[in-house]
Amino acid sequence: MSSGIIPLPIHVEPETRTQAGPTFHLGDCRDILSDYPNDYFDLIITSPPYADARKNTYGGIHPDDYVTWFLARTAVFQRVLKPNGTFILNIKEQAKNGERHTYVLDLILALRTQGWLWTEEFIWHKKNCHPGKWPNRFRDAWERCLQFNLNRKFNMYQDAVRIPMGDWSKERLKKLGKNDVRRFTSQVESGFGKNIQNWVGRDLAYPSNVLHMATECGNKNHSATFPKGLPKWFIKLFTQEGDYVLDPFVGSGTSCHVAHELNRHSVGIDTVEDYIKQAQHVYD
Amino acid sequence: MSSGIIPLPIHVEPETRTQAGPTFHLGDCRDILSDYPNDYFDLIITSPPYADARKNTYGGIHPDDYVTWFLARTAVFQRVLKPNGTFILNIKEQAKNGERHTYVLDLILALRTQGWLWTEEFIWHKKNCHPGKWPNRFRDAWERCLQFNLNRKFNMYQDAVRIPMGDWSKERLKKLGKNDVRRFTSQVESGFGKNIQNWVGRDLAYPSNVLHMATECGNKNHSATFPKGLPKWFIKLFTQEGDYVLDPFVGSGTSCHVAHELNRHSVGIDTVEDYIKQAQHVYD
DNA sequence: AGCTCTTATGAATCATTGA
DNA sequence: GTCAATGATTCATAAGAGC
Repeated sequence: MSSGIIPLPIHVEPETRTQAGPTFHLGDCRDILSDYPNDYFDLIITSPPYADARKNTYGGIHPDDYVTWFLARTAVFQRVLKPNGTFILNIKEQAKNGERHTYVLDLILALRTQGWLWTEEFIWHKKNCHPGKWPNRFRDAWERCLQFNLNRKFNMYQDAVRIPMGDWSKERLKKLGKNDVRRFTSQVESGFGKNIQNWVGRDLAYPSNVLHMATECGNKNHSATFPKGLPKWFIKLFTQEGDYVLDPFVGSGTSCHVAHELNRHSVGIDTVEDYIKQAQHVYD
Repeated sequence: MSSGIIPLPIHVEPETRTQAGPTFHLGDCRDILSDYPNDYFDLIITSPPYADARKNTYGGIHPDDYVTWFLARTAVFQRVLKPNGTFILNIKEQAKNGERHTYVLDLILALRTQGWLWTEEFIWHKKNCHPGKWPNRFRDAWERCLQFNLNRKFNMYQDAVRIPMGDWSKERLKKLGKNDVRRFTSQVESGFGKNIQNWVGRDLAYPSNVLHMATECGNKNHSATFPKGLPKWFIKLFTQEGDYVLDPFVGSGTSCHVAHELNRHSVGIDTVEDYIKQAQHVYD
């Protein structure tokens, strides 16, 4: 797992670190992370505020300024991420004036210039996407989950996300009710079944780079959460128990909550006080 | 449908045009299309040769040269595509040396500079993608289907691609749930009311921008075939009967065969004689 | 156990208005 | 005229409850 003693962040009290829950910080991740040592995190996973022309809103960074704004933060991520760690970025460009924005494409290219390797692009297929109907466009049912690394060798625990498949599972399905079969099937397709543990050890297959997940936002106060299953999958794939996970735009805290459930240490940062209070409140 | 008389391409014999089948040309689409008039096609759909560092193979264009190579052709596409037409580009960057290539991102940006609007990015989810296992990567189960347009107003026939609704909806329409009624009646408050008028008598649903289609290994001679369902979907969505479809990198001819089945005129071009012979052979 | 019914819920998009 | 803010308009699915 971890190799040697990991120094504690300077400003974090020891009793905070020995608490059961994640560590939450209020502030800009650039500033907060300056107190963290090099090579500290095994995984950085985040769904940052998307570019938005509207001012005075959370995430109101103009598309034209977005790359510059973002790279100032990813420069710090490079320092605190372990050499064998992974950075997962969940993002999707909106349509504006009939066209898709290009700032995400610009961002990928800029991150490579900054030194990141663009290892993979996972697709999150949102099975229950936002309603709507337009003459020139169907509903947007997917988002990008971009994987970046610092080295070509990185930690990946593929066995942790295997899914049941094959003849054996068919036998098993015979014993289940019709409703259960339908739900199980969707679990198999998605790779995010709740009760995957029950099938561990028998005829497991590896998933692909398309993730089928319904959106389920447990928290109505924060509009921008991803469903628990999404960070869960990546945390299992790229970390082991006892590892360190960072979400620098943690919002309502989903990724840290999940990391905690999976026995990973985690740090969540956000500039909005309400989110941090609310995320922390679970552990008070 | 078509408005007025469409001039015939100069070098195409009249009997060719009155034949039942598509028109196939051997050669570089830049050259072949020079004989076609402006504003001729309603849809250009193609799966071009992907960038490949290997020389002397079909599609062996080096990634560094790909954008320049491609833009020389899309400049011609702009001329022969109708103002209200659509250009669908099926493409996916490979992984090389542990990273995804970026030439597709570069291409999207370059096409916008050339004057195309990047209207949408559809995801083709390949349900049965190639098996395989790598230590740092899962199976690649998706490809991009990039939609480009010349104008913000373009032809789109959404009803042509509606799909059957799930079973759950049939009974539901008989007796709408309490929640449906409540949200409908309080549309202004909730912002998510259902327009019940749109539901009554409907058993078809509109798709999203994620397409689920299995790959077919119909033709082993051509490596870059897409399954029939993919061009079929886009041809139905963006053209009507009697319209004109172009595939400038037609390969084994799939998109033209499908266009023909759907009573659209079609033109297929390829630089490889074997492909053209084979595509044409069906109609001899 | 299996079926039906009910409820919950989502980072949207575009036309219009106003600065 | 361009740009930014506001408002109106949109489905489809998963999962739970109840019989």
